[in-house]
Amino acid sequence: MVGMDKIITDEAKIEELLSRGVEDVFIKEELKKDLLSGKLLRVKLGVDPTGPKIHLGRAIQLRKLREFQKLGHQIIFIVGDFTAQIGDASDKLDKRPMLTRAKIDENLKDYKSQISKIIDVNKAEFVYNSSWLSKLSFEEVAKLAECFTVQQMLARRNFKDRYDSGVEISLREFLYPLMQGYDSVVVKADVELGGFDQLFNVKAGRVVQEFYGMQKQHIVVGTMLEGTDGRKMSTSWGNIITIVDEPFDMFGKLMSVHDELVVKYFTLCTDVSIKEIKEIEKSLKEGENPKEIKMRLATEVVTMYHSEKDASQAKKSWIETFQNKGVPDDVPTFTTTENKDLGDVLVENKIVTSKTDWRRLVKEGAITDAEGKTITDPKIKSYNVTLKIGKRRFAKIILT
RNA sequence: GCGUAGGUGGUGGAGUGGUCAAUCACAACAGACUGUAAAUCUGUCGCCCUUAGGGCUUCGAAGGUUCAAAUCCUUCCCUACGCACCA
Repeated sequence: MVGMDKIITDEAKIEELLSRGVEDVFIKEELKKDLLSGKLLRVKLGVDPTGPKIHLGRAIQLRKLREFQKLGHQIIFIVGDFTAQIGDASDKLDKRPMLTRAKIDENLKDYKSQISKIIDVNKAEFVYNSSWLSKLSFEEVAKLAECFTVQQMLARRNFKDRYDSGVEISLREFLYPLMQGYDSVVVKADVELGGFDQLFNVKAGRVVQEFYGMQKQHIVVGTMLEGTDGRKMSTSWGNIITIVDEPFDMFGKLMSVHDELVVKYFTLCTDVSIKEIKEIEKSLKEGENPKEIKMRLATEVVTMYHSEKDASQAKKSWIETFQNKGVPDDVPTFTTTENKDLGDVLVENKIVTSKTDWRRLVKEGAITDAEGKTITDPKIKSYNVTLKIGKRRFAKIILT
């Protein structure tokens, strides 16, 4: 089905493939040799649908996958719908709760359309690991379990930490690397991609493949991307940027990325050439205003996931809102009647959380109209007005 | 089953009869400032009422003691750890 595409063996491209945003490669020289040989490689990436949206951190691995695809290799995207239920321990210090099937299905809803923003799904193998993992017999699982010793499992950092500090580790969690490794056997992976947090799991693939008498896969371990605030990117920290964020949001979040992370974001999240990134880095060192650089970054990323038009619109709104402290063009609109309290209307529409919250905001002088006049009376009745609440919340009130 | 330690606001974690809507930190929100939604500083941060202020509902659940409980008692539920069981 593939094969008619020519495998690209351009050395410079391969070198970038194996270095840009890459933390480690096992075993680099061998993989490079394979890539240069023009042989078709099967490249696997597994993602557990633990959340409904793919964020920029995860997108890095997907982008790497796409690079392989562009060189003509066969890529395999595994939806870890089965493994998601088991829960990987990689980035958590606590036990991972098992996700319910319903939750996973919900997360899965438009996964394919999301990843198709990055890779060409038509040319990829797109598979669900439940289709083989759920069929394994206990006997087979027991056989698999033979690949590892308890000591090896406990060598894994977060298992060890938890073990040492007396935090529970479910036996179930030990099964996770086995399953991921088994995936590699099933799809006959020559290469597996994963983030640095997946190091243990992807390495497990090598062990399991060997156990099944297969050639061990190569591993490309990607760099982890910090969230906008410089800490680990995590949904619970609220510092993530998802690839389906609205243009304005996406743009704004990218503008709030810590200055020190700008170069990293360029390297991992955009297609801007390494050469150009070097120049950006240099100009930053020479005192260029990071804001301008971030504008470029934000524009690049929004263009990638939305469009050039969206990006320039988002930029315009952002400048209008934050730089000129004005009101953007598109503001959510609510209708009401004139005998209704303005505060009630905002609470009902969830613009503010409660009446207490509303009163507080009024007291703090956070509520202004489009002309910049501050509202000081919390029990003011509704009228035709465009409100600015704080810096970034807006609401247009229209009387019917 | 036995034993031990626990279950507090979005999170972590104080508080062990009144001064507790509950120290503090993080997150969040607002204001000032700025190159931004960054950083920093200041303030806010259960809900309801028109303010000083007042009212109401919260500390695993249900009862009880008391003028008064997150704090004491009883029962129950849940969690972790250790021991035992598995021989």
